[in-house]
Amino acid sequence: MSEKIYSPAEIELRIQQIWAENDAFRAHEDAAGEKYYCLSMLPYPSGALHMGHVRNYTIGDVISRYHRMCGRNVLQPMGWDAFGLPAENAAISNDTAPATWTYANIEHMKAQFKRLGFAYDWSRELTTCKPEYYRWEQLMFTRLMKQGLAYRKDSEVNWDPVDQTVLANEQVIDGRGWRSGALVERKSIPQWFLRITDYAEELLTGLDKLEAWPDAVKTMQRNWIGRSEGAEFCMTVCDENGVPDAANRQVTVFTTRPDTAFGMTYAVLAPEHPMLATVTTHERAAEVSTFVAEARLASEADRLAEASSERKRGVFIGAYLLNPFTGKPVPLYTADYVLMAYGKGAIMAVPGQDQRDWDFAVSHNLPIVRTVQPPADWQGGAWTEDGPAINSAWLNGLSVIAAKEKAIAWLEQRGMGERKVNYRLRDWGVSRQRYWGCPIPVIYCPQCGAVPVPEDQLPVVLPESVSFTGVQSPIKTDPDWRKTMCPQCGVAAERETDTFDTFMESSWYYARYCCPGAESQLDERAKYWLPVDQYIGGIEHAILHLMYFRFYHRLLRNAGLVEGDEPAIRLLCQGMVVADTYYQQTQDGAVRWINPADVEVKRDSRGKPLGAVRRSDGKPVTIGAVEKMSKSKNNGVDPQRLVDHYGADCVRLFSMFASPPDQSLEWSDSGVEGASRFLRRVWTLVMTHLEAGPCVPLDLAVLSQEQRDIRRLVHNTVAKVSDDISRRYTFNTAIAAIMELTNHLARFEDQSEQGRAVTQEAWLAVVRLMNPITPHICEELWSALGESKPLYAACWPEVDESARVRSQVTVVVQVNGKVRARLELEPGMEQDKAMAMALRDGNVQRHTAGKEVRKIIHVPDRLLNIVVG
RNA sequence: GCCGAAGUGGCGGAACUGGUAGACGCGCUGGACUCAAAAUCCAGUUCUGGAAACAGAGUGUCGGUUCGAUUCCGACCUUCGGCACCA
Repeated sequence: MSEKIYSPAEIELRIQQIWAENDAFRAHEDAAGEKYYCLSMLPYPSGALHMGHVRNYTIGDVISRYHRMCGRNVLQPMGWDAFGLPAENAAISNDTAPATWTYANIEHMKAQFKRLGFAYDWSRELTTCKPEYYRWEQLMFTRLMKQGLAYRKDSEVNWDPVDQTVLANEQVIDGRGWRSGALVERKSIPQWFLRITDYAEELLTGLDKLEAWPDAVKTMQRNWIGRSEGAEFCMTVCDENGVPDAANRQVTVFTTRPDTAFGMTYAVLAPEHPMLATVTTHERAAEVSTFVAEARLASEADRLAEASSERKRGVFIGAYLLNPFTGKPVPLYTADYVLMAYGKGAIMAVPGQDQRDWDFAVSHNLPIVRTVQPPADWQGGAWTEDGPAINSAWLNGLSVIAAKEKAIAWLEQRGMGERKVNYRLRDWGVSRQRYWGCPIPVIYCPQCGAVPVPEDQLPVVLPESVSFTGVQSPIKTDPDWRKTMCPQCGVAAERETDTFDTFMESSWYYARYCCPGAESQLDERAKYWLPVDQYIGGIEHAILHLMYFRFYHRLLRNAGLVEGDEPAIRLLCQGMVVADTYYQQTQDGAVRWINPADVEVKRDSRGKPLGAVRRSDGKPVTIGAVEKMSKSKNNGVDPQRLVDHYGADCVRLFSMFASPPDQSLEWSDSGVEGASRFLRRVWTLVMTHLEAGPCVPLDLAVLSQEQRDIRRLVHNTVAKVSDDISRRYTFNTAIAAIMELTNHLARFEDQSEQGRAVTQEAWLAVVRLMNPITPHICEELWSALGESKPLYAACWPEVDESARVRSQVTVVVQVNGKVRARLELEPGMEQDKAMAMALRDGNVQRHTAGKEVRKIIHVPDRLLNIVVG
């Protein structure tokens, strides 16, 4: 059994086979035990695992294995978020069907997962592109239609006029289609939406109960929902003299600052505002339509980024609005800093109290009237804080809050407006004009309109054997697929050919894992496993996915399928995996990125990098920035090669050791070497310990001081590692503590009977502490140490508190806050006694000599600060 | 632009509740073993001065609170994530 050489590949494959043969990680519903559902965000099957996957799934596996050892009934499933744009791109370049490519990737990546030794219950594997999965989300959607929670409205998309297709934001590069190069247009088409805004308030207040979610995520979600209280009111369209137009048209605006309405010096309509074209005067029409056409070219994010604080773009449209508060007309503009999607798509502009309005007013020479008195020394532009109202007639002198109330009451009394809570959150657009997605289960009847596909006709199956050219969706070009009958009146009708946003699949998969094979969307098993105890995924999902996930859980709750308001109790967001970049510049100035695996870095005698050369041709390369691993920068590291070379345990160990999980992880070849060295060292040390034969049982009564010191370290380490894994998620410090203990064990050469018994206890602890991180080598060492029960079924080590008691503590002595001595004192020493001990120290004497002691700060067992003057 | 993070030795990082800055690992330097190399082991390694004891400086920048600040407060700089059709 006890091989002398550590050979990870042989051990890992053998141990993995034992796990498989014993079905070691199969989860069963068991009402008696404490359940623990540990879920990592499911991967998109892009082709091969990358380091980001390895990191994400190792974190999940460590947490799962830890809780399993603590006796909990653990569910850790895995599946595939299999619909999506990359399959269509691959289909174009490889001339395969998206399905073929996707399934091949799944097969390959599943093998890679198995090689990494993750403790998944593969019997629950799900693949979102299969009808047996997506049929249930189609069913849910048809029910939402009937409840009015799914509805259809016109909405803008990126339109490629050459390819005659809709583009994702990602496919628009500098305003042009990625394949055709044509200037992309914004086009309005009818699309399906889910009323997530009905849940805005609940999604907002629910965040307060998510105590174990990162504050950053909760803050981002709060801001995304963007609740604001204010007023909505109407203003009449008029001419420059305040004479209302013939049709008595009204523009409705939302404002959070009705108290500042007396300072309104202009108003703005969003470029997409439906009234814009008709309100614009004949003389201004040409300029306005040019501006609108330009503004609508850019995506929202680009528009907001371009609308810099210095100069805001917009044009006067020739019309005016009557300010109800002053009875005077203000000029009406259209500007790209006003979005149709927020509020009413129209604003009253008050430059005195809003910085964006201030900037616009300055660049368009519009008047500025302050209606809140800034402090006397205020030098800046808009004053957005509190202060007494000025220039505001009957509001003068009131604070912002009081003036707001009075202004709203004034509007309501006159029936001109009302108090209004507005949310930035918008309804979820779920239509995609793409092929590789779940078909939207709707039939369009010339007589009945949009009709949900009846439940007995679901699923609407997406054909998988198609030839995909990339320009049009095969189900849009195939007239036969589309042709059907109206389920209500029986006349010829057509199917919806759009598919769902892939966030639809990833919004409920967590619940489906609980009940594989259920002949409904979910069954009772979901109520046993949910909520998810621990959810793990990338921080890039902080808003969109996690908001839809929380929303969909409420839809499932309202359908009676799950209990509780929130889908996941704890959330951990891991950072990105980054690596050095290296490049060579060719004579024509082109940059050629060199993979880190092909680069050798030269260092000086202090270890500072001097330069780098490319291994394959010996030519110098330039060291670039540290960036997210990507194909474009050629700085990706293939985990498969590392697993082949160092073994799964080593790759897992490095990815957990290099940085805390929520920060970015910097790739380092030598760091992997270090992880490998540590595993070999543990292996050799345990094998050396075993060579001396079996140990006698521990006898705590007869231990020497040194033996007690080792035991104290062992039990301190058990306590620290438990806390680091379960509460702090700082796997890096857990590993550091285990390394520290290992270093002490390597120096502890006590070959006496009790010395060896202490060593045996220590190694049994180390092997269990490391097991969640490096399970293969630990399983092997565990049985080598003489344990007959497999480690995957073993218990987490217990802390012997009596072993942790200290006989001495280090107390730092400071003089005026600077460390001057360190004393070894008995625990619990009082201030006077500690002070007397401190004054015996030569260095402390030197720094206090001839000076008056003004103050003494004593933190028992830690610190004594003597303040002298 | 808006929202959210991060910034500590040559490098990744540690310091958990305001109390020893630099744990652990990498790299580097020196040594042992070796014919030699690799591997392994031992010692050193924030900077400046010093043989040492020790002293001074030091956690992106500037300022503040405190006996004491990597930690709290204010302003700024840089980098990263998200911004609704990448997932």
